[in-house]
Amino acid sequence: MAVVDIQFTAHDCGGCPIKHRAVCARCDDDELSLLEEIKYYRSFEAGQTVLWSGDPMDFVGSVVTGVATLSQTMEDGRTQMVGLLLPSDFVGRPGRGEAAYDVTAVTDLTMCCFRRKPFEKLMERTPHIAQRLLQMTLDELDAAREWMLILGRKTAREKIASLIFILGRRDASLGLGTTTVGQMTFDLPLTREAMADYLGLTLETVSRQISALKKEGVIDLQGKRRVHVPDHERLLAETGDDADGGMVA
Amino acid sequence: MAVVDIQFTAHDCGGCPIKHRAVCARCDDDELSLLEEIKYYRSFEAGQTVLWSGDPMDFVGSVVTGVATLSQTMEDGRTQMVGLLLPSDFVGRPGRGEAAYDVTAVTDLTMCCFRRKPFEKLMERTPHIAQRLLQMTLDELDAAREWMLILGRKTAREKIASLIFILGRRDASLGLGTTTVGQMTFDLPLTREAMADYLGLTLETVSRQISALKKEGVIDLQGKRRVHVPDHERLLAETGDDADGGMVA
DNA sequence: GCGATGCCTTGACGTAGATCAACCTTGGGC
DNA sequence: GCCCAAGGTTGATCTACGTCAAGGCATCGC
Repeated sequence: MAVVDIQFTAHDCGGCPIKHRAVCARCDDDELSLLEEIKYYRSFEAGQTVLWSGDPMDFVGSVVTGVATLSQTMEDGRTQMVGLLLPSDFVGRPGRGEAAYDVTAVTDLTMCCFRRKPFEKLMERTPHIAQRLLQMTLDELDAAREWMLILGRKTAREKIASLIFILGRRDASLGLGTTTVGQMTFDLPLTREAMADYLGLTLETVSRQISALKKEGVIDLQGKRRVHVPDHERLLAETGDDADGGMVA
Repeated sequence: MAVVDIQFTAHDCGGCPIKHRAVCARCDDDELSLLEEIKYYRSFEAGQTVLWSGDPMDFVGSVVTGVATLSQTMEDGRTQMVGLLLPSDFVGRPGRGEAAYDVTAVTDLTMCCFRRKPFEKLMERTPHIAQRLLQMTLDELDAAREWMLILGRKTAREKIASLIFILGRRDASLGLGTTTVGQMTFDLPLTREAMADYLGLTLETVSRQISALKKEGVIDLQGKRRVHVPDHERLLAETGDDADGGMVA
């Protein structure tokens, strides 16, 4: 089956319960079968730590289902999330033998892993893999830079609005949640504490700001996790970003 | 002359005043001569804006001499620096036709540029370019994540110490400045305001914290720009990071 | 030499968000 | 149905940093 580009995304197409597609129209079959050969799946429960920073890491891979985070912790316990991994996001770095960040499953998680050494070899011989990874890494870098603006210059309220906006945007682009013109409903995959670690705030401040946005009708909550945004524009206005194109990708 | 890997670094080797090496032992001469063909230099004075966010961008390139910054500005004028470009750093994104950030020369600046379209074509045919760019982008992503910890969780004092540490480390790795065991001396390439934009602080806070570190003997200043760090370990202790390997690459 | 200009420093004061602490909600196990 | 634990909310207070304002100190053109 010929596919135009290499995909690191989840597909359910029989065989193994969740099939991970890694095929490329321009690479020959040997490459593909090798990729299949070094592939395996790992599952984690919500709350489990996948890897501690400094652990040896003999695989790279990507998230198939669930949500994971990358975070850094200082000696005194202050922690900052530095990556939020949703389905199709890549984990690990070719050429790096140990984890640079703590990787944690925040929901039940399935990952598709490739043994690192053979993957690196394959990457040398199959240019499209490196090209695809380059695009993905550049996207992550853009996201990191948007995140830096949030961390460095936004108020607590703007931070919360931005986070909700970003999570909604990602869910929408993955076809999750409900989206109608100007509205959306979806689940927050993070606890208040995880949101605080994302935004460089305390969990109390997160809670207060969410309450405030709720009281003012910017968002609506069903339970603690499910969010309804009645007016997309209104939320965007609260993020501090300008309407068009202010936020990347 | 055969070189093992593609380099995006500055070399003065005759021909053009500052020669930009883009050679690869494993690629044939045609590729190389094409890379030479689409190459040109641009110079900017300190303070000049290279590109505004949203400007069309028909080149990619790298810094040859000087320092430039990437930054994002909100409607009300708050700005956050999201990239600090020193010699050999890459600018631009293959496949992106407009600048996503403001690019500013903070010192006199020379850049080596390649016309974007032909560069992209060349990249498709010359795998080592994508592989090299991938490594560089991954390094930038690591730096961005270190930066996120600084922005989100560190105190003003720790931020300043971290910045001085990072700048010293980079200067040392480029062979600039003076380094003896446990000591170093180098020039801050940034104004107080630029440091504030880097760290998500105000320039007054930057100034106060620098004064405090000076008063306490952690650093020493000759003029406003030249820094002497008498005890590397002492400075590192002030950054809040743990001694070994806490900070990436 | 002498303003003028662009950084930088320092001080006084205000405030957003952290901290400390109590309490509430929800869901699971029995 | 009841208890318990984990996560979430809300209030009172504290403080690090921002804001506003007044100089200081080099460098430049004249």
